Amino acid sequence: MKELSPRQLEIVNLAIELIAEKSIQGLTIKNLSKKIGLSEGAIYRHFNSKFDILLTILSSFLQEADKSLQNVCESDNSALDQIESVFMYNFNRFTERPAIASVIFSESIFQNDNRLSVEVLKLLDKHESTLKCIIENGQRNGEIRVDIQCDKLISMIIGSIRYTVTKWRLTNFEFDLINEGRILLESIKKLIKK
Amino acid sequence: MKELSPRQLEIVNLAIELIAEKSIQGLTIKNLSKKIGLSEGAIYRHFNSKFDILLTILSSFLQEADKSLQNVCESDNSALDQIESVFMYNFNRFTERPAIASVIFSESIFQNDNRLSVEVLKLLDKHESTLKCIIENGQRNGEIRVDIQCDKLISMIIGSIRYTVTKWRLTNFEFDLINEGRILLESIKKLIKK
DNA sequence: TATATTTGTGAGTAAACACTTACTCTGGGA
DNA sequence: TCCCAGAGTAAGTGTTTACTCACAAATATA
Repeated sequence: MKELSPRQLEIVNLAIELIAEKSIQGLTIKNLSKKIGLSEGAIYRHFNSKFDILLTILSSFLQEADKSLQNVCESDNSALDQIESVFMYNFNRFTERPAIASVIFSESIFQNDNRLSVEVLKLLDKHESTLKCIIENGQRNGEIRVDIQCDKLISMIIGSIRYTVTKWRLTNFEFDLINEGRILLESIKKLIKK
Repeated sequence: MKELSPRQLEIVNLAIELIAEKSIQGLTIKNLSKKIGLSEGAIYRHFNSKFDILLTILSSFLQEADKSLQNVCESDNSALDQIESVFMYNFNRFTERPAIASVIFSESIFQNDNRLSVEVLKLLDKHESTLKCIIENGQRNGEIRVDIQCDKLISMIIGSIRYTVTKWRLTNFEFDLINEGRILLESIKKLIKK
């Protein structure tokens, strides 16, 4: 990914804010230009298209996830602790920047545009492969039960995280996501350990 | 809910088809009128707004879910069998009518409009309350483990169903949803039984 | 048959949208 | 001092959107 100029970074960050405030449909060039305090045309001095802005946002999320999840599975922690890392990474990120959830959970919108939905799928894949590595290690060393297929455990873990976040969003962020996440995590730990 | 006239029913059904084909953004009055073979104006003889069409669709889904899930918890079956009913109800329905998934999973789009997101939340609530009834009974009679909060079990069950369906959609319905659903169900059963 | 109601049409409308164009201003290097 | 590239603006473009309206045909009712 190319380096972003200060102005590009400003545009991307305000776009993310805008999505957090008004959801993905609130991200229009008009709204964005209002937020920046520049004309609409000015935005096109820094990005060729709205599509490019979205792609930049998705790429930055992916890059960030890559960085944060890269070493989780290689660490010396127990499998359950590694899963805790994945959980807390997600719930912390979503709490800090609700826009991330807005963007990632808009795959139905991106479905029309392959280049965007591919980026969302990459993010899901990153999480799946991280969990796969963790769980397979855990099953090998006797930490995690082996009577259930690894990919079904993954579906349950990611699914429950996503569902919790979805409800958090649909209820206008009413409850404390990190708190709920922690209880969910403890439940999952109990369920999957040997 | 008011009775729908034959023409209204036709419009609603074609709208659902349209959503299945082109996702929720493909549902425009123009596309819809083309599909029906009438003018755009004709649609407004039968519905006051596009919003009303969407609301009718969501209400019909909700009504259907109400009917199908109403008696599950009251049956004489075991808790695990009742959960199987909920699973199979969903996977069968999604396989038969992928549009249902398209609509229900578009809550990010409805988030802008409270009256629509409320309907989606009602659908989620219906599933949650059904599962809550089943699981609490199962915990009382010793079928289901009690060391995990009921609502966390629910999050895991609904979450894993939704995630499986989401991947099914993102991969263009490549795998057999009912098959995958059955394996997932068996995994869940193993995890939650005492 | 005459009349009223329902249903449909075709040509609109205004607003929203992403994006473009012609032009201006500004600050730094030749 | 001159020039010019980068960054800005105002006012567009063309398209799509949901929705409207005057009118006509079809159907029901008297």
